[in-house]
Amino acid sequence: MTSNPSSYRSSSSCPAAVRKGTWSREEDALLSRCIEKYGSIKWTRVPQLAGLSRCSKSCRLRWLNYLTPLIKRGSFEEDEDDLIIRLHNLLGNRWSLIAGRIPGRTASDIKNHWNSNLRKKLLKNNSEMKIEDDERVVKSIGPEPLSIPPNRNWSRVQNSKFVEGKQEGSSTAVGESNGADDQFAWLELMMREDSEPDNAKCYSLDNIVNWEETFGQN
DNA sequence: AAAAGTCGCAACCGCTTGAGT
DNA sequence: GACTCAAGCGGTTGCGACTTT
Repeated sequence: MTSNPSSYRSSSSCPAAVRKGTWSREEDALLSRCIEKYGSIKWTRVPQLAGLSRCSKSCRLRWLNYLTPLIKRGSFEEDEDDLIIRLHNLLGNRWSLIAGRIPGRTASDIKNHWNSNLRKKLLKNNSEMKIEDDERVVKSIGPEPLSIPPNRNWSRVQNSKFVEGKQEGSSTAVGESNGADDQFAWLELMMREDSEPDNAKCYSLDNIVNWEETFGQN
């Protein structure tokens, strides 16, 4: 996309002298070269080292949301949509956490995709479902929400069966640490359970025992 | 063909969080 | 504990591309 950089809003959290607006190819190249050369350095130093008239925030955002090699371009697949919807159900607008479970997609990508596609899709589906529900009252049956003890040792989960088969290459939003991995092992479990066929959707004693083994007792 | 409306993406803003002192 | 500053995050905006009228 090309646009006139000067057309963006005038107020800014960055110093007045810095350039704003759409990044040029030259700027992208300078930033990429700088990151390749210096690796993980303070973002505040990046503009100077790269020779860019951009604020550090702008550089960081450009790198994380666009230039990082692992980013997947192109439209979202159906299973990605499905996963986003499920995660959003559980986490709300915590885009960075959701992005952490969807390899190659950034929080910004997902947020934009949600706002422009999925939200409308869901609203449409919900209104269709509401029409059906008006005709017959359905009581949904599902597991009660589990409260997760705050002082659990989440790292134990790493070796448990709950992370078995975790998607290879699953990454967090690129360039960010993923402290949420352990914390959301329970989430993966819940989602796997939820994706079972209906006749398998029962929380058996075995599962409860596994849960206890993994997370311990209160 | 032109105008109006909508969509999708990139970028910015401002608040929050966390680390260092 | 208070303060400062960098990084992270979600919300919002601007604009080109595309579609509809």
